[in-house]
Amino acid sequence: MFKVESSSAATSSSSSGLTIPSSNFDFELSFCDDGTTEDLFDSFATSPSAMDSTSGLESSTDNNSAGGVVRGIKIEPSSDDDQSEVMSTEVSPAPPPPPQDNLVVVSSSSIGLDGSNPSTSSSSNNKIIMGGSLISSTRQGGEDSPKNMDKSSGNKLNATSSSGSISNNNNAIGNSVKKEGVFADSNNKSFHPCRVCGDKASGYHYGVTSCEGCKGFFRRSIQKQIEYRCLRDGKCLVIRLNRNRCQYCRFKKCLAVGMSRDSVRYGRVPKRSREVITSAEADQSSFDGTSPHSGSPGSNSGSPPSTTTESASTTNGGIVGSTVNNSTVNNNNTSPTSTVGVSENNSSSTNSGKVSSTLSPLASLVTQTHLTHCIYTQEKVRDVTPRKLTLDLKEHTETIRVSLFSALSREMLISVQSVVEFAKRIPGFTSLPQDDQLILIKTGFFEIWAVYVAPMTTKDSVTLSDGLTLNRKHLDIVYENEFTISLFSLWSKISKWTDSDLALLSGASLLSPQRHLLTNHSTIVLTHSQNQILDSLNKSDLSPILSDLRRIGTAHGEILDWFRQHWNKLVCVPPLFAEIFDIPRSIEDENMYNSS
Amino acid sequence: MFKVESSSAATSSSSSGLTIPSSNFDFELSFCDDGTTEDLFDSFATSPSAMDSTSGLESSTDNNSAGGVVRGIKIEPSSDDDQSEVMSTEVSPAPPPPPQDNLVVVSSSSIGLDGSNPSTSSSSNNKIIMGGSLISSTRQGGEDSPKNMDKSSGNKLNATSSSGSISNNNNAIGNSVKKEGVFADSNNKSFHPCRVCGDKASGYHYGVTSCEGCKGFFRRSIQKQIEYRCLRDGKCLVIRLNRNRCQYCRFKKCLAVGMSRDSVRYGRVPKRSREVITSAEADQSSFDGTSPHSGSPGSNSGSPPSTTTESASTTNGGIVGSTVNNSTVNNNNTSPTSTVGVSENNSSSTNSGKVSSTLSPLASLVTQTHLTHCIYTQEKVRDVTPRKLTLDLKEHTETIRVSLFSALSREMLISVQSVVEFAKRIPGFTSLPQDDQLILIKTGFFEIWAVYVAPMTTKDSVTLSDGLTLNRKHLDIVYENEFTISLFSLWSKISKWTDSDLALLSGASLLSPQRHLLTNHSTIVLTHSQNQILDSLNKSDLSPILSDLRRIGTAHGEILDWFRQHWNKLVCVPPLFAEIFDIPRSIEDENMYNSS
DNA sequence: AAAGAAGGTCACTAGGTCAG
DNA sequence: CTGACCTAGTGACCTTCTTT
Ligand SMILES: [Zn+2]
Ligand SMILES: [Zn+2]
Ligand SMILES: [Zn+2]
Ligand SMILES: [Zn+2]
Repeated sequence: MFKVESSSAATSSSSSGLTIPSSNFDFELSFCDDGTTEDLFDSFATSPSAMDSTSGLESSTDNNSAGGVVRGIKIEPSSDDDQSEVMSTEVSPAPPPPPQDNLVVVSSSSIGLDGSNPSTSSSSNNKIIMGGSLISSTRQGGEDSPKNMDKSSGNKLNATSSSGSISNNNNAIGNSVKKEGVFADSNNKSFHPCRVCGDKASGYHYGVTSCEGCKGFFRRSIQKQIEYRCLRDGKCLVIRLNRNRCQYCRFKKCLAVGMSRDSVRYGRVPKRSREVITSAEADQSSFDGTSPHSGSPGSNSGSPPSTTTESASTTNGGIVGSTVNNSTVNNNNTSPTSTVGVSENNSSSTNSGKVSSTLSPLASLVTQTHLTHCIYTQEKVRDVTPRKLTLDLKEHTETIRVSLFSALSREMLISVQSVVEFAKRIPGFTSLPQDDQLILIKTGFFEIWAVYVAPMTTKDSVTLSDGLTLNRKHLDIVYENEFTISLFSLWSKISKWTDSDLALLSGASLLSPQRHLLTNHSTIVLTHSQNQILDSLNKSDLSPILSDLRRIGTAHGEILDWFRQHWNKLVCVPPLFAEIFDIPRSIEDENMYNSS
Repeated sequence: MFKVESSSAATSSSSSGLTIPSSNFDFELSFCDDGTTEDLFDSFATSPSAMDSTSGLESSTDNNSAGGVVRGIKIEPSSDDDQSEVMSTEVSPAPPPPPQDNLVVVSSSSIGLDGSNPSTSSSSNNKIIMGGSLISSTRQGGEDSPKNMDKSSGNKLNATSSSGSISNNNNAIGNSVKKEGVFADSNNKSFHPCRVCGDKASGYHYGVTSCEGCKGFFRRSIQKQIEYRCLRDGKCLVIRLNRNRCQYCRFKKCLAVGMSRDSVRYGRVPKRSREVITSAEADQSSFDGTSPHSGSPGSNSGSPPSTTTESASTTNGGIVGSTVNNSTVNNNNTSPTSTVGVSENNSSSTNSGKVSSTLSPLASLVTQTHLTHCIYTQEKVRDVTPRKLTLDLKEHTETIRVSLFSALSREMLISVQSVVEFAKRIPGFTSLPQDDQLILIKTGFFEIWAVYVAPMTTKDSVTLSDGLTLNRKHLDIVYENEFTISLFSLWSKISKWTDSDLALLSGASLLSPQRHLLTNHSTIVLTHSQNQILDSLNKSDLSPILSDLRRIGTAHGEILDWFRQHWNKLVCVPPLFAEIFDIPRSIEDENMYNSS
């Protein structure tokens, strides 16, 4: 089973009490059949998030989305990176439960896929909620995310005054925040990654979308003409977590992505290009975690792609990214240097020897985005400690089934959020009509999750993000044996893949052109995009994997339908509460009566 | 499969040879009475870092009650303490279903509280306790007394700055800052304990609030990949007084609390999270009456009481009694304290005139453990952003009630785990029969939670860990008005207490001897333990608080019964928690604009 | 104006130092 | 080796200045 190899880190575990916010079983769901639906996934969380803005993802008119949620807190060290910022308060009241429909529905609004008004329209059916995850995302590094991209306009005079501490800030911030919150949709925070390190960008600095840290670093570097030296081989990976470990490589990366004194752009962003940014940005925003190969510091080689926006006419399909040069995802990193490397790095090289050729821009973006959003990347699951689940077989099978299904659903829910964030950054996705975007998410999330979670599987078990480990028998209870077999069969084929490859596979899955009801145009576009991704994924036996994956997704959809129909009968009490509070497990018989 | 890989920092560590001795299991939950168990919760790994999200800002609580702010929140790597190591994951198959019954079982064995403590008297440096106060001798390193405690107070102009421009316009700021130092600080020094050893922390190093010593030690450890070995069993207690006795265990503790190169946070601390100053401040504020004591802000350091139980073999003198031996301090009893004694330390010195005695070992342990496990400590909550809850009153009251109850229950559930972790480390608890342990947890969790969450309350609202803020009206819906009043009344009395004092109160609550059905022996032991804790908590008006707390706990139990009985009837209606919770208040329209 | 970026500020921390 | 200090950075905010 699982071995946790590194001792130390994992070690502490037991004692540590970390509580994961969600607790192990924390789901509570309840539903009724009466037609209503389900929000199965809802329950959790909740928190507001905020940010956002315009992300460009959509044309939005208004923002308040309804279902937004975001999470707020965390308690635990989980690692994730997301950066959300939050606060908001906003959000509109949600409409009543959606009518029937899918189990997981993603309401575009809440997700942020669209900007448009949210809930209302979609209302009809969908809803999912993303947001709350139990697992919260946390950020590492301790750093807090920068306030927001947008700085509030007004500024206050020094907040610094010490003492008042809280009070002062509040107002200033409060106001601004509030404002932000508004639009913010919950989960969507438009997150623009720093091209240099991947952290949250604060704007366009020296010609590049970058974070405060890299901006300041670059400024200092050029002002003081500092000369840096790399203690290793000049190929250090530059990502948020280790950007301060090698100035030489950081600066080189800055230059590589185009930072330059001449690239500065002052003043407000040209209005119309704004939109373009979205898509364009998506392309280029890619931060690729690879080490900077090009340009040596000192030389200004990398000229800023286009300094200014305008150009951008890139087509969605075609991505002309300038970034290309850097993208080599799978870094074969040469230097073993112990510490330095970031795990991702190592891992990839480790696992597979394959040297993938350079990826297409889209593929590169997919990979990068995956690393940022997937909750199962090596880096993020590093310290998850598996916990076996033991069930009492004497219990009603149905009850167990529901519990397990709920646990899995919750897990998937968590993933859905990252899938959405992921999707939002894929040009081939964002350029589609919203309805189609929803279709892709709704029909593809299981497949994507299955790919995401693959690294967490062994031949007979799968470990969820909170450590809960389910084996074949458990899955047999939830699904059918045949389904379980297919699933594990698939997992066995891809569980050793690198995060990069999994990223491509999940991306290809998301962009499946063969989903029902897509518009013809979308189908065409998707075909193109998917092929682009698949081309970068040169694995020999890909075809069977893809078909297996699709079959699994379809089967899961049917299973979902079953649960949808029988949910009410199955579930009445949130399993967890029952345990904790000694609430009688309702269910059938007895319970019908008692009520008074 | 799982790869737990540690990235650099952690990695090295692992390499450094920490082997994990054996696995211990932390605790298992068993649900059925029939003895079977299920281990749902087991170990969690610690993750390296966590961060938080959010920004918070002001607390918007419902009514803007004046008091408003709740603790800020931050997320942080929680950590656990040392000891456990663990790894294994296996578990035997167990049957039980969760249905009714007990919740938690703590196997004492698993807990590592036993002896291990190193200290024993022998070593050369120990400190001596004189009449209660203790003097520690021993310190290594450059022992100068630290120059200045807080950095915050004065700011220096630094001449050093390379950057040149020194003169700025901002002088204003400079002045203001300066002031801070004055009185205020003199008496108030917020004492932040090192998460590793309990000494005074000098900042946030490698992702953890830690002292200069531990920072330097950790740095050296990862720089040269030193391999350490424990001469004992790998469970040495790590506290200031003996932190240098076992490098292996010290390093292990460092990792356990989350130190990692990946968790480094540079730069200024985001304003919002500015802490509210610690306990010291809180204390101070409460000066009103009674509470003189303050003392121990931060408290912590744990002393190893050790033992309890058996183990104790360590010491030379035979120790017969379990916990007893340690009791020393507080009462001035001179006890021999075999173990290190520890008493501890740090805190006290400050100037407040009061001489609070040092905490008893048990009390000290309680506090330290609390800081580690409670999810609402200042440090952890620093960045939680309150979100108001808006309900649609048109909704069925019952539905809302169920939803709110569930939300609260979920919150408590999260806390239960930490309570358990907390309990596991309290000798007075672990030495009890398991049945009694269960009784204490089940009957006490609400009271404990109420104490835990106190800092998150204002006079009219309570903010949960995810930011969701409930006001009196909301609680009135769930409970009865009378109950709500009692609860807020209690909260108003203790919400400003320091984490240390809350730790003691919750510990005393956990160890209540008057729970029903406890064995006589347990009652006796608990009485002793509880008194020991209460003695350290010298607050004048403690008695009414204790009785209120007990009454509230009882009332909550009755409410639970009600829910238990009516649950089926209530819940079949999908509460749609999410629906409700994600709906924050209506919003303020004004902001709507800017969005795009 | 308003939006948005360069630069400046200065609260903070990794590391290096060197008595102890 | 340890750890109190010091130094070179770092980056969250803020101010000043540009451009739409
Ligand atoms: Zn950056
Ligand atoms: Zn380098
Ligand atoms: Zn320390
Ligand atoms: Zn040791």
